[in-house]
Amino acid sequence: MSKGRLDDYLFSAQKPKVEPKTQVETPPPSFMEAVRQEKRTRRSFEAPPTLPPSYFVSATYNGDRARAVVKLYEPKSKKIYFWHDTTGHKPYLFTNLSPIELEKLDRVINHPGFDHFETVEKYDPLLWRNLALTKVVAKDPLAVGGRPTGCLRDVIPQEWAKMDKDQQAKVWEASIKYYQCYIYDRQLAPGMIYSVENKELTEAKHETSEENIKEIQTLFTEEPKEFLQPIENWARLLEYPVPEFRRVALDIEVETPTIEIEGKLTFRVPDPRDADHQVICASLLGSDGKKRVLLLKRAGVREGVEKIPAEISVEYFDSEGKLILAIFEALWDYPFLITFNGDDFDLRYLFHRAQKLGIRRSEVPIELGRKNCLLCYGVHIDLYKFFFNRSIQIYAFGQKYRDVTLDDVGDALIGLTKIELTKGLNDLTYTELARYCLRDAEIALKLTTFDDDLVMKLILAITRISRMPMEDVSRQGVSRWIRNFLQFEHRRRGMLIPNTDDILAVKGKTVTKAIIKGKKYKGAIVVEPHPGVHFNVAVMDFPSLYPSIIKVYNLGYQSILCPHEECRFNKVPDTPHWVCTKSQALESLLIGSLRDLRVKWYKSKARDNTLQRELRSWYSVIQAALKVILNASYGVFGAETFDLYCPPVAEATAALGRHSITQIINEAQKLGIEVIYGDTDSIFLKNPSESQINSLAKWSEKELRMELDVDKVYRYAVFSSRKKNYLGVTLEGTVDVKGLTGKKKHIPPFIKESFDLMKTRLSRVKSPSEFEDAKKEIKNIIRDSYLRLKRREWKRIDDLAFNVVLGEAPEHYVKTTPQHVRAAGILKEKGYALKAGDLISFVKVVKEPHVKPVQLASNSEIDVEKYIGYLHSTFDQVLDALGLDFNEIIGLTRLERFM
DNA sequence: GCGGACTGCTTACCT
DNA sequence: ACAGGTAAGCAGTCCGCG
Repeated sequence: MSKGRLDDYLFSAQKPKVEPKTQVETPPPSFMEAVRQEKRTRRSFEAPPTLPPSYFVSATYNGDRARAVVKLYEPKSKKIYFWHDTTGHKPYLFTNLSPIELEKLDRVINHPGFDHFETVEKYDPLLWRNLALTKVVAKDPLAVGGRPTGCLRDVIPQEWAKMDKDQQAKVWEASIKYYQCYIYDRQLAPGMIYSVENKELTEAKHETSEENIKEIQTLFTEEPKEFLQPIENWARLLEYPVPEFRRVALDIEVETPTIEIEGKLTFRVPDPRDADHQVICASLLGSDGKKRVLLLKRAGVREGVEKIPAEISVEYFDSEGKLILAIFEALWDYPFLITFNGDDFDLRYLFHRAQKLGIRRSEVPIELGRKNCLLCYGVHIDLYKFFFNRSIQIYAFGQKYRDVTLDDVGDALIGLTKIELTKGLNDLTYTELARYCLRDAEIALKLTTFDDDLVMKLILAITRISRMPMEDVSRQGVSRWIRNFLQFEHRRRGMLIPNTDDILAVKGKTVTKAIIKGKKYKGAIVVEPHPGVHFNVAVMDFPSLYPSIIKVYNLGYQSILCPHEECRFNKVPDTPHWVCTKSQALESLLIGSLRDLRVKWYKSKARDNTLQRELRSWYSVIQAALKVILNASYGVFGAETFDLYCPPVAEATAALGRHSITQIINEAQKLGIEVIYGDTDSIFLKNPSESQINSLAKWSEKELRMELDVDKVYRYAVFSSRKKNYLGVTLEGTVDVKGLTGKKKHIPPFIKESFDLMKTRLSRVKSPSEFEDAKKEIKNIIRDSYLRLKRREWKRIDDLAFNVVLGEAPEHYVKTTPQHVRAAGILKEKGYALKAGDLISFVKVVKEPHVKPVQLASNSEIDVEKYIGYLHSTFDQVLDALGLDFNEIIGLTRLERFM
């Protein structure tokens, strides 16, 4: 492969200025002819015998051909090609029964999906020895598992139990999706570059990236050589270039019955399974700049006066069928489709509507799943699922959006909101409808283009790390990502993937007692804060503490409580557990190497201003992806839903975390440093000297074998006696607020605003002497808010609304009825449909039951005293430390008022 | 029958 | 379908009280 051609696949900033002359071969005409012919019956996008470097974006199983199929995105033509397996790979499971024993089981050998037996040796990591197993090979994946009854994975143990009561029949690896099994067995890397040569799938090398990988390796020369291989493997996955994704955002509008509640119009969302109503509009916005809005001609609908920008092509259809076929045409064309909730609405609706209208199945580009809707040709990314992911929400986007709605996510990330409707969807003019629908598609598209295609790159980075197809990455949680790369590594090393029950049976449960009732084991330590205002506070932390512990202390399901007598001395403090000293656990190796790579390479590269902007942006994406995965990498071992669930591993990790912070606090005190606060992995040091900080960091490195960094320095920090509750002003004057009520999103904007005023005033304080003036002004801020409440002078009633998320459906609250649920109940009576996840806005009123949904409340009903109480408690968290007293502050004003 | 002490539930936050 | 720890407010319960 020549280097010049591969460079076409780099992001644009790395591209040579002059367009290279070499053109990517267009597929031979015979192939194109075949496509055209097949299109009439069933479309096919078979890769030609030679395909230039292309990105592995997805894998699935083709039932007709009974083989795995890989979707390859060729970035020059911006098309997807299908490559079908040529190796005859088949689905299978492992069992401890011998072929002779299995032969006796009629329901196995006569199973229509049964193919043949093979005898194999596999290393069992729980028993620490090889097992002789039988590989039961099947003709199709559903024969192994996936059907509710009659699968080989169920039939084998069932039938054997009838034959022999003493020996138990066991099966392994029978619940792995077939295409994942294929990826593992062929050691493929989704998201990476492959070409097709001589009909074979071939890894493509990228020289510039390979040079980076060499440079990265030099950072780890001190590490043992077993550690270098995972570093190199991760680095390759992360350093390789990223393509431009040609994509289209789709949004459809359906004629809806509207109902009126309290003078407001509410839509009844049409059921996509019934698909009873007409599709009246669709927007298709392409990353290629194509902007289309498709409108259904309907009797009595007027044109409208709104301006539709000239670059948008407005197309009218006299039949709904033609409109839907036009949408489908785009879905047969674009390699990537972006929707917001397309799995549950847009695509599902289109599928069923197409059926109703009698559109031929071969024209419908949608593969209907139970929980998702995939595409026959391209890759469908449902942004709702992606942004719903808690880890993505918190760690990749720093909680910028709280409601997973197109409106809220769009507003928070790209400052674009939905168009508000003043009348029902059915009553809109064509141009009003077009504008509304276009905006939704515009938000969806921009959510994937902002910050240099951040979202697409993030999905690609995780695709590579997790060894999963892009569709799955965007729909599944972080525990699946972690599980899959661990399973992949088991296969690489010929290790049997253990069953969850077996891990639990061999390694047992936890022994420590959690502080919180109902939790499984003891967690982290929070240091009692020293109340008051402290100047010059250095915050030191262990970067990625738990992943470090997993690496340094060799934690994993295999190494914890290993069978070796000689390892029993290697105890985990505060627990009876011990850890293996003989060989390194997979989790320790993989999570440890991923952590080191992030800390030693990507963290600094993401901030390196000497790099080209686009490269730096890719590095910050990797950095964010690693953060998301590493943050969850300890928690998964304590999660019952994780396939490699191992409570003692989670417990040992937390115990070693407590050990680490305790030790470091001890040492800090020995060095004469006052530790004013600490939480889990951080310590707050009061006015430490440079040399004290250095000594502590050195001690940590030497004695704990863990880095300890200065994370930030506060000009001053304000603590009350409450844990997880403080305010810090950095040297640059930005204010960090942690845990204070004034920051919480549910409190009324009225209170939040005065809290923010105080925050701004505090950011200007530079020295203890400047505090006095600030205190005076803060008193004024509080006094002013108090008086405005007393005099009932608020701008809008919404400013007094509490906004609380409904954690469950209203009827699900049986133990107690919290206030927001009470307010929800009132709304429900009025005909609003409410479900889990909805945000309830309510105000506090004088009359029973003391709450009212803000939509229904009027100013005169407000219980002012309640709000003053809230103002009080919100400010108290800071006033304590400043030596101020809320009652005194407002007490003064009471006198003033009567003057 | 009422109020204070208490427990438990719920949400939002921190690491 | 990552974990545990903490704060705050409120709902509901128990218990004492001639």
